[in-house]
Amino acid sequence: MDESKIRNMEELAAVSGVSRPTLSKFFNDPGSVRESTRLKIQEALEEYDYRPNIFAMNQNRRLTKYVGIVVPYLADPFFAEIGRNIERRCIQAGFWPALFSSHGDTHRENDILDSLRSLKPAGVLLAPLGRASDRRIIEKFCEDVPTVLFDSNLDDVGEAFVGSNNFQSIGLIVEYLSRTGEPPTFFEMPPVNPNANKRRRAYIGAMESLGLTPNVIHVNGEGWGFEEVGYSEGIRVISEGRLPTNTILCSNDRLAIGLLAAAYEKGLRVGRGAGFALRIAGHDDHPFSRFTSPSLTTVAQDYASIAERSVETLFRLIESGGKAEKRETTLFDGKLVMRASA
Amino acid sequence: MDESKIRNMEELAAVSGVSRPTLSKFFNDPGSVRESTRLKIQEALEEYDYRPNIFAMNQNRRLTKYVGIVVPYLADPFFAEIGRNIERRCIQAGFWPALFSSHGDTHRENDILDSLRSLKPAGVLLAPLGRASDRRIIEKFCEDVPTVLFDSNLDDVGEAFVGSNNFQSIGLIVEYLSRTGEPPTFFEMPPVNPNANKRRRAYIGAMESLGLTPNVIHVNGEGWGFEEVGYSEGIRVISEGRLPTNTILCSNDRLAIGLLAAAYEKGLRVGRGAGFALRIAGHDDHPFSRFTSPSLTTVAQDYASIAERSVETLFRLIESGGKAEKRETTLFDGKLVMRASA
DNA sequence: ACCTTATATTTACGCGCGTAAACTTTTTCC
DNA sequence: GGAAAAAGTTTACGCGCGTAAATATAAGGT
Repeated sequence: MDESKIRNMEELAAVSGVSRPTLSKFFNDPGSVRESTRLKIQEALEEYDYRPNIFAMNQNRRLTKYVGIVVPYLADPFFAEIGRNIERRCIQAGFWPALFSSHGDTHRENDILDSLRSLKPAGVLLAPLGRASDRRIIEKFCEDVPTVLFDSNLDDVGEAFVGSNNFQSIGLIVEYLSRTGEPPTFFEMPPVNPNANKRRRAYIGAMESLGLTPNVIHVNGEGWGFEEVGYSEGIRVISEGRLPTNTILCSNDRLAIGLLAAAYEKGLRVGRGAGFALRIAGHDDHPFSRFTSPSLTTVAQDYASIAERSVETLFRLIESGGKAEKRETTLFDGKLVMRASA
Repeated sequence: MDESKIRNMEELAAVSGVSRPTLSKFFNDPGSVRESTRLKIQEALEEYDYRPNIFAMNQNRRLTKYVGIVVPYLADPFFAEIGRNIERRCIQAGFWPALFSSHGDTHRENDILDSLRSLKPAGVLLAPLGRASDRRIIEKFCEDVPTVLFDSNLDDVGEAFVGSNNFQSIGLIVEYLSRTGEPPTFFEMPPVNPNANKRRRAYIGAMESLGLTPNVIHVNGEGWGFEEVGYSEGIRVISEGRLPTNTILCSNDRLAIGLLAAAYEKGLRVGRGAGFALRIAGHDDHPFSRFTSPSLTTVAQDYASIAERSVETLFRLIESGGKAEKRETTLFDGKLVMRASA
C-alpha cells in the first residue's frame, strides 16, 4: 500500500490507468463512466489518498454543487431542525449544503447573500428575516441565483415560496379553543415577519366567523428573543389585569413559552378544566413545547413537508434553468397538537 | 454610472487605472497598498460591480481564509449560541466562518471533516461528538488542519482545548444544594461525552469532601434528545419512588428540562422552601433555562469566554504555523445561577 | 534637486481542473 | 462477424488568480 500522496488528477490518471478527462467525468458523475473504468478508479482511490481540488473544480463552472441555506435565527431550534432536514436532503441529492444564520440582523443577512453569490451556488433556500429584510437586496440576489423562499414570504421575491397555511392553522386552534372554553385572546408582539401579521388577521377572521369578538393584546418588544418578550410583557399584562379572557393564543410557541413562565411566576395555574386559571396555546410545535410545564397545546407546522417541498422545488427550479414560469406558493396545513396547557 | 459587469481583475485593472497584481494585493490586504491607490480602486468598485472569484483566489493558496466550526448538535441552542459568538469573532478577524453540525451522528462528523479538509481552511474549531466520535479520523484530521477543540475534550487530540471546569462548577452547585437543603442526587443518562463523566466524578468527589453519601441515578437513553430522556425516565423514576432525596442535580440543563416536565406531570411541586416537593438543578445555563416553570437553578458555562478564547487560541495557532509547542487546556469556571427550581 | 525607500507596473508562468475536438478502442446488437 | 454506438484517449486551450523578478515610478527626507 503505497500511501504516497497524489497531488492532482494527472497523477491519479497515471496510477489508475485511466485518462485525466475520464477522471474528470468520473468525479462529476461516477455513473457516467463504464463500470470497468469505475472499478479501476475506485481501486486506485482505495490505495491512494486523493480528493479533487474543489477550488479548481469550481472556478470554471457557471454553477457549483453548493446549495445555500439561510435562516433568520439559528438559536431557535425550529430553524435548526428545519435546517437539518434540508441539509440531509441536499446531501442525498449530491449537493453540498452550506448553512448560514442571519442572527436576526439585516446586515448579516445581506452579507450572507453577498458571500453566497460568490459561491456560485446551484440554488439557495432562504428563510428571510422578514420585516427587517432589505427587500431590494434580496430581490437583486434572487435575480442572480435561483432561490426558493421558505417559512417567511416576501411578495413576489424568489422563484417560489413554501410555508405554512396560517389561516388554516390559526382557524383550527381558534375553533378548538372557542369550543372548549372561553374564546381566546390573541397575544402578539410587533411582527418580525409576515407570518405574524397573517396569524393576527387569521385570528380576527376566525373569531368573527364564529360570531365572537376578537381581542388582541399587542405588547412591546423587538428582536428575536421572543421568550423574553413573552415573559416580561406577560408579567406586566397579568399584573395589570389586562387579560380579557382566561384563554390566550400566542402568535408563536416561543412567545407562549415566555408567557407560561410569567403565568407560573404570577401563580396562575395553566391548563384546562377545573382548578386552572388560564389556558395558553401557541403555534409552531416548537421542539421544546413538549417539555414546558404544562406541556404546550399548539399547532404543529409540518416541518418535514416544508423542508422536503422546499428542496424539491429548488431542485426542479435548478433543473429547469433557474427561472420558474410563474411563482409558486405552497402552504402546508397545520395539525392541532393537544397537550396540557389548553 | 456604467453598470456593465466586470468579469475579472484584468478588466477592473483597466477601468481603475491600476495594474492587476496591485489589485491582487489589494484584495488580499487593502492596507498593503498606498492610500491613493486604494482610493482609485475603491472608486472603481463603487462604480462597477465586481467581486473576485473565490475559487480562483483559493486554488493556489496553501491555506484559505476559511475557518470551520463544527458542533455536535445544532438543535441545541447552547451550540447555536456559541456558534454565533465564534462566527462573529471570525468575521471581525477577516475570516470566513463555515458552520457545520454533526447532528449527533458519527458519519456526519466524519463527512464534515472530510469536506472541511478540501476547503483548506486556515483552522477549525471543533466541538466533537465525544464518545461517538471516531477518534482516529479526528486525530488524522488534526494532523492536517490546525484544530482547536472546544466544549468536549478528546485527550491529546487537536492543538488545544477550551472548555468548562466541570470540577469547579459541579462543586459549586453541590455545595450550594447541600448547604440549603437535602444533599443532591445526581441524575444522568449514558454519557455522550467526557463532560458527563467528569461531572459525575466531580459530583461524587464534592459529596465525599462534604462528608455526604453520593447517590447517582443512572437512567437509560441514547442520542441527543436529552429532554425526552429526562422526561420519560423522570416519569419512571418518580413513579417507582426511586428518588433517594428531594434534591436532584441533573448532568445538564436539557435533562433537567425534561425532568421538570416529568415532575410537573406527576404533580410534584418543584422549588425550594416550604410547600415544595422537589428541588431540581441543572448545569450549563441553557438559553431556555430562564423560561422553564419554575425557572431553572443551574451553573452558567461562560460561553462568551469559551468562544473568545477558542477563537483567540486558534488564531495564535494559525499565526505560529499551525502547530502548538504543547497542547494547552483552558477551563473556565462556572457561575452559580440561582433561580426558582432549587 | 538628489538619493533612498516604498510602491506600482510589466511580464511571465503556473495552479488543477473543465471541456472541446478529433481520433481510437471497446461494447452492443442484429 | 460487422457495423453502429458508446466510451475512452490524446491533444490542446482556457479559466481567474497568485506570485516572482525585473523594471519603472512616486514619496519622503535632507
